[in-house]
Amino acid sequence: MQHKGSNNWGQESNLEVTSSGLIMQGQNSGQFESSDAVDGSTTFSNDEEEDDRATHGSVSLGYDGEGDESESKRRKVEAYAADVTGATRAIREPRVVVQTTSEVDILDDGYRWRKYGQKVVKGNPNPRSYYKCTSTGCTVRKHVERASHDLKSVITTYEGKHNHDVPAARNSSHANNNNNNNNHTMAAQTLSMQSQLHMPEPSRMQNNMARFQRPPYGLPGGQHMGTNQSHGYGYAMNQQRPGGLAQMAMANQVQQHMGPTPTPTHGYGYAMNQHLGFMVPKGEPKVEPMSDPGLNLANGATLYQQMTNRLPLGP
DNA sequence: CGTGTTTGACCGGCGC
DNA sequence: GCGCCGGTCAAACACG
Repeated sequence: MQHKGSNNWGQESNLEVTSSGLIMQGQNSGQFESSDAVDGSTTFSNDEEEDDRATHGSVSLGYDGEGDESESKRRKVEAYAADVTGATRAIREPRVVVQTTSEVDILDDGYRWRKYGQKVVKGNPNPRSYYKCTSTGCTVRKHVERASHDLKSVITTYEGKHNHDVPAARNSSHANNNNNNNNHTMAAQTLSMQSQLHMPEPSRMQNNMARFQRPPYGLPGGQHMGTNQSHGYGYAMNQQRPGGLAQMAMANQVQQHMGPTPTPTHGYGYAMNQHLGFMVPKGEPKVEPMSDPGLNLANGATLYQQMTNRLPLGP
């Protein structure tokens, strides 16, 4: 299948923002709003509550069981529901898209993931890999793919929120020990940071790792997440390279494109460099995506910019 | 033996 | 209604 190629992964949303931007796909902020207003408990909570749900006992959990069953179930349910809205797929969990520049596509964010599928999607010759968090009860998923014309670019899409702490670290841990602590810490920090939905000072966050704030999904107050579900949204990434683990740190600048904030281009140019030092000058002003750097992605995704953070990477 | 990956098939949404 | 396409499942397999 030849993907028509030109527009790679942006196909879905045209987000070329990729320059290394962090994109938050919140399935339509509007949607959330609506959901909030309309279903409130169905849509949004569906996602969030899913754990709850599971926890509550509607469904017995058990990783696969829960995940799968739940998933399938959910799928079905959604289907039904969809009947009404027709927005089935659209209504899911918020997505966080991160593009990083790296040679390896495995970003160790501290969590354990199990690959459950791989597929070549249109517009990108490179296969997209699908991962699920292996923690019991956690339904977070992520997709990883490489940009078609920039093999160094790895696009990772996170979906869902972790309801647990970072696992003891055993996954690729081999490489991580050093960061083990870090990971943990990171996670923790992540959590806390999440609460700062507003992200008053991006620059400040620049110190640790990549973490994405929760999108403004209809929660201006944002507090709503700070409470229980907050965990979930932090994604710390460590890139591990053969030979060493690179810690990738990025600070994200949340761009709440919700507002009329046109986000000055500056948002675009940050290329995430692997600690390797690849600073890809990707500032390409090719930005023509939606005439609005604020990026309202087709799907309602919101773009979050990330800045390169140079970490004191090891040797 | 446990855990994670691979891979083809299947499912369901969406556009034409 | 049909076909395309993205996403997921699940069995088999590989690895530590």
